[in-house]
Amino acid sequence: MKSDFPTFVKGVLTPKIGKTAKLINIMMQTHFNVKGIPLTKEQFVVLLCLEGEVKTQSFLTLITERDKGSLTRLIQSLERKKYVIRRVSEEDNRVNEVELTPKGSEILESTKPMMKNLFTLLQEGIDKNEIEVVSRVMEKMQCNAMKEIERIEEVKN
Amino acid sequence: MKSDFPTFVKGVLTPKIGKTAKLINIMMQTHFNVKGIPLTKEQFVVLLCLEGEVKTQSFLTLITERDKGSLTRLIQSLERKKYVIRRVSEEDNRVNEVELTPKGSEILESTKPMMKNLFTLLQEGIDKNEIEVVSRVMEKMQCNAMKEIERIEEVKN
DNA sequence: TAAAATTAGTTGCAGCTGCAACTAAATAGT
DNA sequence: ACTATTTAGTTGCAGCTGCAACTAATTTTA
Repeated sequence: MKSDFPTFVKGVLTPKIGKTAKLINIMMQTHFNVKGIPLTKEQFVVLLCLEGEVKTQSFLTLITERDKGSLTRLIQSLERKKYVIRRVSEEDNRVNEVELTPKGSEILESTKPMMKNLFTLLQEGIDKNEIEVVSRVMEKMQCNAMKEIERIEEVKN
Repeated sequence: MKSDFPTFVKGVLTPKIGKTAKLINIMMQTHFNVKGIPLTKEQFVVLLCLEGEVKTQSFLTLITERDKGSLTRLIQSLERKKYVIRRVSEEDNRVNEVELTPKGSEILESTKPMMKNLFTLLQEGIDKNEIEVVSRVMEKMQCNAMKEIERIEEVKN
């Protein structure tokens, strides 16, 4: 389709995965923009994580695989839009609990089916055992990457 | 390993691919940082594209799947570091040709083997036909995403 | 129990991103 | 030839990012 990356990456998945992730992000964002939904894909993902459950910021940092500073600001942007509220935990004054507002629930519920469709559509023409394989490979690669990151960090210290 | 995304995404690859891409990026960047190599992963990819060949900015926009404004600034950052030079094309005054400098070639050559190793390491424990499957699925998904993006854009107009 | 270490979150910073509005050059259409 | 369209690139803008330095609260340890 489009031109490809330089030659030394033959047989290497990294650029393909990166490109795919990028296109998926663009697709999601375009959907939000065109339909006039006032959300970024990042904000949507956070809302999704909050569905039905209050979560602390540090837990959100973990599951969204994000820097804590980055998450702070993401939450602030959702707060400005009145989609979530933040509350200091009663047990531990360092902890912030984040909760969906009714307004946040509403936009999430109205957006979820659309996103679900998009995700299904993305996998059209790919069969079940292929998905199985990709799923396993992604996990394995995440594992390898994580190990390597830890190894490098260790070298640093 | 880490907690996972909300439940409605069972059997959906999108979040896994996104997370994997993210971890790979962090891994690459951490490598550059720890080894004191003055490059971002984005800059590295552009240098890689320039290896052995002068390219125009619009061609770089295509192969790196980036907005043209974003690419302009990436090139500018590489120019500031004296890794590339830009030259207006003789045939067409709108066109900028981008070329590696010796300094750019040098850092690219000294960094490439390390990155190659990283990419190989990432795929440890994954066998050849699995890689084949993932490769095909990524292409298919890119195709699906592209089609959908075009469809949405069309709706907009 | 007082000092030290850890943990949660915030903020400043620099870098990358897409989008949209813009300039300038080239090409097409009349 | 002259306007209209297209193409290449730049810039302003707002948003997300990781990193590092910071504050404040809590927990550990001596």
